[in-house]
Amino acid sequence: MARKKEYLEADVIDKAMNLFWRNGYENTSMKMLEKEMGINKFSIYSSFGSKYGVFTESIKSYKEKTHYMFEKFEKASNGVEDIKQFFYDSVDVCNQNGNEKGCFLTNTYNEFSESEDEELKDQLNSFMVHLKKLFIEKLRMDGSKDEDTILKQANFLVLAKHGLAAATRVNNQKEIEDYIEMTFKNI
Amino acid sequence: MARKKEYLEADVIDKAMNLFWRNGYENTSMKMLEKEMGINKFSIYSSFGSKYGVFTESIKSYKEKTHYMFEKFEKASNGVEDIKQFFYDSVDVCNQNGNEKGCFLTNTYNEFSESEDEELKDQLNSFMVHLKKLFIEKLRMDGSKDEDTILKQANFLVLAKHGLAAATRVNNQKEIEDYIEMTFKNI
DNA sequence: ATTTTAACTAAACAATTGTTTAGTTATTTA
DNA sequence: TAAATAACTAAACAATTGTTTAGTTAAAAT
Repeated sequence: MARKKEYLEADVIDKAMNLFWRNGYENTSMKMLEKEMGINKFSIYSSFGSKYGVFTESIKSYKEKTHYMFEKFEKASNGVEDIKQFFYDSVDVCNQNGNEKGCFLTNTYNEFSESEDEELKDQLNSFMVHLKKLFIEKLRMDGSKDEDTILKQANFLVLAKHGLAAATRVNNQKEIEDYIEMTFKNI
Repeated sequence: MARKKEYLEADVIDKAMNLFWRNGYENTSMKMLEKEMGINKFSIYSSFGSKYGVFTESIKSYKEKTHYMFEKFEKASNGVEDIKQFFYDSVDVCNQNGNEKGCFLTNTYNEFSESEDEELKDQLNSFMVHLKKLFIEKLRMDGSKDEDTILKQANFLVLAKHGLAAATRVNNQKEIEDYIEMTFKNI
């Protein structure tokens, strides 16, 4: 047919994701994307349509990247201990390569919470609702908790997870560990 | 001498602050500032020099706005109970007028954590260090805690406060309350 | 080998960004 | 009342944003 593409879309999206993850959407320019992705504007547009297209693909890629973590979490059956492990796993993903980028989804939530991009916001909200459901499910495994306590603790953990995601942009591994241990001390 | 200014700088900065608080720096344009502040670009520039000048003045104004809260906190002498009250006061400031804007400083930290604005980042970091010192001071009041525990708990509380600030962009008053109560359950 | 087709480079695009300037209006003071 | 001065309006500014287009290069297929 014709000339062959010189890059894999999955590869360049992975690079774009890291850029968006670190700097957010607005603070990432096409010029930065060109440099980081290693391809020309034309190629970016022909592959992803727009800057926003690159962004949504990056989010998709992030979700795939963290999918194994959720699968492991959903399959586990040790109750609260699983939630704690999920917290640790999340931190590992966030802090890989020694970076302090926080959670990409949480960062995006913070940046877009006042935007009018309802679709994106819905997506992020349903992610949190899903998380809460999983927490409730695991909390129920203990058997000894009443529903009211379970709901309260689930709310607490969702916020704690959100906070932790924000905090991984700031603090070091040791403090993060202390934080997680303290969080689960009376759950 | 000459014509009189038709606005008070403190007034228009207050309006600008609310805009930056809600949308962040990059997502706030001069056009939005003109509209919200109710004055012309020329006036903005003659009063504050630049968009960034408006921003730094907004931060200053935010600090003044929340100063009374810190004063109250520093003067208090009921230990952990004071910290808890400080958490509640912080939430009140963030959620005034039914808004969900989070903490202006935390938002700013998140937006600028990858920027090269070292002065601003230093400012925000020293704010956190100060907070931690205050927490340690209050934790010591209990008398029964050893220094190692105090440090761990202070670290925990700083992150919890940071997380709470991020979370007030998302959740409702009731969930926030649950979160605070749970946070202090075993401190 | 020639044609076809698609990915490449690079330049131009319109729109928006933050910023400055020129010209007008109003208030103060002498 | 007239001169001086500073705040106003509005237009132009250069630079950067995301996006598109024109022209070149290279790999398939006939």
